[in-house]
Amino acid sequence: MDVKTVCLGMLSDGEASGYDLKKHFESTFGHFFAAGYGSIYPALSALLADGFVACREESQSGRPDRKVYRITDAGRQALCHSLNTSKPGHKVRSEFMATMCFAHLMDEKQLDRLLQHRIEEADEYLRMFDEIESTCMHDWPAGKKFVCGFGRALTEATKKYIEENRDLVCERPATQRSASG
Amino acid sequence: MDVKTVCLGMLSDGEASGYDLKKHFESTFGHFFAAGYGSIYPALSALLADGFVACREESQSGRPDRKVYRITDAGRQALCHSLNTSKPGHKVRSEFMATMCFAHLMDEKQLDRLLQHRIEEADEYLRMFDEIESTCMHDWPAGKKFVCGFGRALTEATKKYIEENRDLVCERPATQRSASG
DNA sequence: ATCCCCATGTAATTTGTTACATGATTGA
DNA sequence: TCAATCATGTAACAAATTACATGGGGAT
Repeated sequence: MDVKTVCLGMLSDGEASGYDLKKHFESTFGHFFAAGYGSIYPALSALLADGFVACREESQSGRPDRKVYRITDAGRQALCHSLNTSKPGHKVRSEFMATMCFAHLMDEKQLDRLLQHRIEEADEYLRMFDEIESTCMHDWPAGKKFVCGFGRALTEATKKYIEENRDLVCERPATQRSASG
Repeated sequence: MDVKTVCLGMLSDGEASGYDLKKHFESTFGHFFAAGYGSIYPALSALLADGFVACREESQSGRPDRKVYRITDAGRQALCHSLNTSKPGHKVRSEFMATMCFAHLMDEKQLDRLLQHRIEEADEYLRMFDEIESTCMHDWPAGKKFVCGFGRALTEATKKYIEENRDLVCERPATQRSASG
């Protein structure tokens, strides 16, 4: 499942512009599937060429024109087929964990910074989940609620683990740390 | 932090061949940082060109020759510098979650398959963590232990969440499900 | 003044994946 | 006899990120 398919899925919930989709990627999809304009706009062009979406241009006063995309019947069919036949993966690429493997080569300040940063990022996500739950989640389909809860569970587990285990890598005798660079 | 740096880090724990590194990627690093031969061998060539590793060719009877790489002083310095200055990310790319967002467009069999598959993958990882903990973890540095525990915590949270919430998306009235394709 | 929001897109670059190419040995 | 393990590497391909390019309106 690539950016193209995710865009198609988003459009199955209602029409939107590329700019709108980016917002959606940043907010509700941000914690598990990132995409920038450089992927979204080409994806929409490809979907249009495939006949999976249709496009209408909207003029706005004092604003740039926007291209509003909506899914077609063919698009809906292709989406369903894709969802029902694919074997979706779940990949983590954590430079953080890779770095932590070599904690003994880092100085304590950097180590602290990294752990602190990760906790703060977790807090940001938790605030986001709170907001989603208190505003738009009520009219979401079950699948999206499941995913939101999943994100929260993983984020909470992350925060808890780091808080409970940071002394495993910090607060060691200074001699174990080597000088940097 | 790219494959090149992770390879360099692995070599800071002791010399190894590209084949050995691949094994390492598959086992202990597999749950958070994937790399295939297509990335590893070019990475080693680049590290050699940079002077960050040295290489010795070993002839073996009845086996292909192996190129054993070891880190140099310059390499160790570069690694430390990289570890102490980088801002490592932690990215999740979950086609699984993206797919689950559109659970209402899937048939129940596919939904069951996906959830089951995810639980099985979690179980595999848990077995891996068990093995690591009972065999090699005792002589690991604190950072690696931290990462292993982190992986276990996330995997357990994953399994728990899916088991406790799968009825959110499954076992719904059949009318909510649309036909596929 | 300056920055952010709106809004679209292309091009270059980076990065990683997959397939290809080779070949002896060992165990089932 | 067949598959797996050991062992290295290249080339083609796919995919996403980053930078570039443009420009008015509104808030501080």
